[in-house]
Amino acid sequence: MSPRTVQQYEEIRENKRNLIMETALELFACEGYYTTSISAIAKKAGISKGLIYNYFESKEDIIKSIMLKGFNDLLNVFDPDKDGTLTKEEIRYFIENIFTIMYSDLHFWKLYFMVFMQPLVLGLVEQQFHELIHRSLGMMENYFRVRGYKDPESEAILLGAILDGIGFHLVMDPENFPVDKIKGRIIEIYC
Amino acid sequence: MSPRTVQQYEEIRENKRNLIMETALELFACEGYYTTSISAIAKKAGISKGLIYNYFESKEDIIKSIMLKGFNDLLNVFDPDKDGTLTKEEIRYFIENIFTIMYSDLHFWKLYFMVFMQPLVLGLVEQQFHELIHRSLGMMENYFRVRGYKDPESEAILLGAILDGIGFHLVMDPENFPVDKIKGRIIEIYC
Amino acid sequence: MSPRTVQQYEEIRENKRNLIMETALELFACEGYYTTSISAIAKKAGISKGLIYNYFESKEDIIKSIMLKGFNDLLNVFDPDKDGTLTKEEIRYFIENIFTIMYSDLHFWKLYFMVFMQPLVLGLVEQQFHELIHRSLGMMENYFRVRGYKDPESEAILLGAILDGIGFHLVMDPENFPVDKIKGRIIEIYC
Amino acid sequence: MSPRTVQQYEEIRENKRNLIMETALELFACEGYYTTSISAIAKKAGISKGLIYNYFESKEDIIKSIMLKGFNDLLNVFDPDKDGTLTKEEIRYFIENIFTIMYSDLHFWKLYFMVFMQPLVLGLVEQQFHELIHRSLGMMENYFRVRGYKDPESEAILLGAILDGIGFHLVMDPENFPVDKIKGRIIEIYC
DNA sequence: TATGAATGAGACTTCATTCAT
DNA sequence: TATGAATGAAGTCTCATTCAT
Repeated sequence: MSPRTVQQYEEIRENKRNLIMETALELFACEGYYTTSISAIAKKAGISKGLIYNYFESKEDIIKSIMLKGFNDLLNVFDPDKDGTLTKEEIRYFIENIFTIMYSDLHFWKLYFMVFMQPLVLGLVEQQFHELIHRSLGMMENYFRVRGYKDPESEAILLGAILDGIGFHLVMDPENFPVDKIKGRIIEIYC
Repeated sequence: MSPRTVQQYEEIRENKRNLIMETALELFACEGYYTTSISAIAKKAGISKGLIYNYFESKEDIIKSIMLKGFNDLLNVFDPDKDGTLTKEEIRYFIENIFTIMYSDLHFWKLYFMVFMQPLVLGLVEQQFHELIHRSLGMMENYFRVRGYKDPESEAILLGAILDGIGFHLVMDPENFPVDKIKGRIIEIYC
Repeated sequence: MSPRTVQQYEEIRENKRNLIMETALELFACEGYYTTSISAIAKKAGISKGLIYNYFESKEDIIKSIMLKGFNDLLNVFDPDKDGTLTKEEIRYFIENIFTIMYSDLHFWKLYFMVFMQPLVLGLVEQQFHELIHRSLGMMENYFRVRGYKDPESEAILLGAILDGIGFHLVMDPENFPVDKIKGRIIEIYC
Repeated sequence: MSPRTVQQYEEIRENKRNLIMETALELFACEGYYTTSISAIAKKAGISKGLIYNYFESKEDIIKSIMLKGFNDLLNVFDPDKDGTLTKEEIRYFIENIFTIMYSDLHFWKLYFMVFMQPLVLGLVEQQFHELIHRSLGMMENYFRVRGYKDPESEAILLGAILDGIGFHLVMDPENFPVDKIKGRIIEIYC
């Protein structure tokens, strides 16, 4: 009756939606997108199959939602909100940040690579992805331009590729990847 | 009237097996492994569904065969057959070589990344993959050791990651990736 | 609005499972196991193909379940729960009983013989079958021993074979098999 | 050129036809009719798949031919060519004979039971089967009539059933079935 | 006569999705 | 909101049979 009830409902919905997304993310990352069934997600989440369709329109909608949420989180990191130039400290902070983010959610990063390998899934999040890429590349390019690099655009692309490669290896075999040493070396190269 | 000779049969089998593998590779790379049906492969190859099972035991057997063939081709490239040291020229040649190989078969490289994103598929080729990784890492590590790098092992891992990252971007969007500039920059960093 | 209760679901499952088993039994007996398709069972039962897999893991699981249920029913009949001896009346009752059972479910008996003719199917129910055989043979052997027969074991085996032969003919052509006369003659021989 | 060449061809054909039938019989008996593929028969016989269709019209034709041959062999055994009466010695000889025949080709007997369990196959040999049944039943009935049995027809049916039951057990588990004891007991009952 | 590549119908099975409750 | 029975399209795979050689 009181507005709190409505709020509580909203909260419950929000929590359940997150539960489904987190469960699905883990399964997608561990078992693959196509080899994970809706039934499996429901079972692991402790709910019924039907309920999932109360929160998501389809299986694709689930992975899409996971990816969009991840991209939005990343966009915040790449939000300059600055004066347009980057100091050495800022780029160091930026690189450190990237590694921290990668490490904090390897499952998401596995999915990140996965969507590019599953062409049909890619289409679903293409726009968000391009914005993410554009913003982060622009930021890096700007840094290199200010630092007087010869070809800032290519340099940014290379750094992007390097970070992807590191992410890829990190996701593949996190136990054996010498994150700190690699991080140090990257900072050494770029700062 | 008389039946074909053994040689004729072998030739037919060899050709048809290759046709199936090539067709499947293209479809797997373009449409994804799980979203490509055996029917689609058969149709594109201009043969019947059933015939595919005359050459491969299962769909998994197809992707496995493609990967193993690709790995074997690569192992030859990474076979130094040298005196144990690498000169600057050799590493430059090596890096150039890597790029040439990647460019020459982007479809295969897409599959290469794909298998790591499809956990169940990975298991099929794990051994070959590990040998490939071990051999190429060893070769790079040796180069860095000879050149007096502080931490040759990590340096090799980083270079491996960088090359994977470049491969990833190359595969994702080959038209817009400035291969030559990036290649030049890599050589600059490492030679 | 509210979901069905657990009991309602259980009742649905129980009923549907029985429906599938009964339908399959009839078709297996009339058309043969391998010549009866899952589609045919579904169509005759008025349900979809997919639903069958909601209740049974595979086609083999269906025939296995039918056989096990039949065997369990039989084991109850052959459970003497007696003082260890059989009177003339008891063996007469026993033989009458066998015939009644056979007659009451000719479909099952057709399946009973069928599984022995389909070597791969036999393996599925071997254990239950051996227990059934062992128990019924033991019971008959005991009867003959008490009656002072020369070779009770062989005599029991023979009676078992005779009953199987009768069952076989009964199943093959129940309309023309003179059950009552044959039953009378068996009782005459053994009592 | 000479007629012998034609004869030799005939002989080769006959031998190959027999080879196929024997191979098929063994596989059908061991693996089941539906679970035995034409490929498996060809492989075991050391010939090509295609050649089988040079000798038989279809898979059904193979089993049909095997059954017909077996039935013809049996009809000879049941060919009285006698004065219409059977002596005690003759029935004893007859029963002994039946056992010898059963033992000499258990594979065929397994098939014999198998065809009745596979309704669609039965139709193919129904006529021959009925003739066999009719002739052997008539012969046994005659014996019992001459001996003054009360109901010779039922008695013959019972003996037929008994022999089938024995055959069934013999086929199922030849190692553990006490043939000689059972045979002796049958003769004791009927002579 | 003999081969085995090739076909295609049809089998079993899975699973995203719907819907009555 | 929540359940899970039910659907049906689509997938993988098998195999009797054909046919060019």
